[in-house]
Amino acid sequence: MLLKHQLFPDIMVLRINDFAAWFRKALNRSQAIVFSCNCTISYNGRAESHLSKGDRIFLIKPDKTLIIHQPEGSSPVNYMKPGTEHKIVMNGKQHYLVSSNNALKEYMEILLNNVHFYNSCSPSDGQKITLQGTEKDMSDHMYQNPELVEQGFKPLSREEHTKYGFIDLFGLDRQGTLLVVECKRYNADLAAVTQLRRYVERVKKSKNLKRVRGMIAAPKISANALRMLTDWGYSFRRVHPPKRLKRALDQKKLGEF
Amino acid sequence: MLLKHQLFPDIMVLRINDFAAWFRKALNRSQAIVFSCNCTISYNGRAESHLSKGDRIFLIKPDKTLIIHQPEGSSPVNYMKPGTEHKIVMNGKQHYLVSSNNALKEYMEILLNNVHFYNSCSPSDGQKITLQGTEKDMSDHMYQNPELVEQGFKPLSREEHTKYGFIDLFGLDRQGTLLVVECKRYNADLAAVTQLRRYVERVKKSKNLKRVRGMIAAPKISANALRMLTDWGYSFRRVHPPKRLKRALDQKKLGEF
DNA sequence: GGGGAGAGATGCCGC
DNA sequence: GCGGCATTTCTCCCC
Repeated sequence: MLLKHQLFPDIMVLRINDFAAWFRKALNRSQAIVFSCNCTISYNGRAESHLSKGDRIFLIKPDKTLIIHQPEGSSPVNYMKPGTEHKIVMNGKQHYLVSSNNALKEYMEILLNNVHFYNSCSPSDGQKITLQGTEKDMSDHMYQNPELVEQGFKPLSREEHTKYGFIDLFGLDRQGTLLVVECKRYNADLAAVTQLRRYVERVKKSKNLKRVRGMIAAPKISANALRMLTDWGYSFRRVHPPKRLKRALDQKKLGEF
Repeated sequence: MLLKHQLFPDIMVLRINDFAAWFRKALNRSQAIVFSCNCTISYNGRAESHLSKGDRIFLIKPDKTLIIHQPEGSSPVNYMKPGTEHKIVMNGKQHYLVSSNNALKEYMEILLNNVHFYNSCSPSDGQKITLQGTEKDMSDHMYQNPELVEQGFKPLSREEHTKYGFIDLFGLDRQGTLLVVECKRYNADLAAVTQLRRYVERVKKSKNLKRVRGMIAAPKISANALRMLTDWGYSFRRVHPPKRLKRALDQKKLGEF
């Protein structure tokens, strides 16, 4: 049932009782639920938050995940994890959406002022996304193309879970010195350097070696990180994460010769 | 216009031409757009991804952010950042949603098989969320209650951006030795310990001091992190991030006595 | 379930 | 813009 809003007559407002009845039915059927409303949101759980009156978009998934978006930005302003229980309750004259995840001790209370639209469906989707250009792709690529590390590099392992820890790539340099490589698909920062140091120290201790080399492989590195890296005697190598399309294009170019 | 799906007659399918016309209009008006569809998604940008045929929920915001959700999980399976350009185009008999962000060199192509529902609105929301129980709240709380760090602790600064780096809290212990405190609102891990070490080393160097103490304040710490922490002569203090509601309750309890 | 680390991380703040 | 860092990070993988 569509009504004109009292103060803003160009805004259509849905009867909240109709919405509540529809919501309960869709929830019972474990449908995906989408609606837009004007609301006030309070959250208490790992942290505590409050968000004053405004219009937001709500998504409740078949697995009972709740995601709430403001009109701007990539990240949800509030959310509840899968397995949350959702209820619409009346308190006096006001409707609330109350979401509780007792297992995680997370609670949310949404005062519903009015609803702009709602819809639902029963989505069917058994697919998983495939991704290329990750850090793992980088280490695989360097394992198969050791000259990307340096001339004469002999890779020993690209397993992340060696007995020395989660090391992206390690092997022997031309002189037979162990070289630990930490890959970053983005700008390498101070944290990347301390992470590398932890790995190098771990390998030195495990193998009782005096000298183990460390290297960061990334598209770029911040000035501070590079300073810390060289201060500790480690090195940097510029490498980009590989993408399938780019590789396909490269191969095509090779084929042209 | 509602049609019955040929293979699954209980599924309502919308005429995709109607959807395309509606979509262009809503986009022109910078509305928030929500729809559900069966689709195939390809992405190329910072990385590269592919997702085979399945049902997903789409949200396009007034700022042209695109967010795509599968029926399960908290995180979107694909997304495009604010300022992306969206177009519905026909290629032969097939409709595609093409999203391009030239500034970021990010591109997405969605083959639209059929649409289950769509809706839009013009949300108005000038509110910002307020959050309590963050890491900053923790350091503020300890600054105001130094005994939470240890007996006799004298806080000097809780500014995160000192010239020695972004240090949560530092001050003098009972003996007048400098103490750097790194707060974590969650389980402290190995990265937290190396981060603390960086700060301690930085302060030692800057102030030319032989001894500076380090402490991690967190609800808990992993076994490995605690070992590394104590190996380096630092200490751990169990502290929980403060929440307003909890504080209010605590004050109420105090009032009872 | 915890630990450890990546992510197309995002968002915030300071320089 | 970059840098440094928190996040109700989330997710994955391994033990």
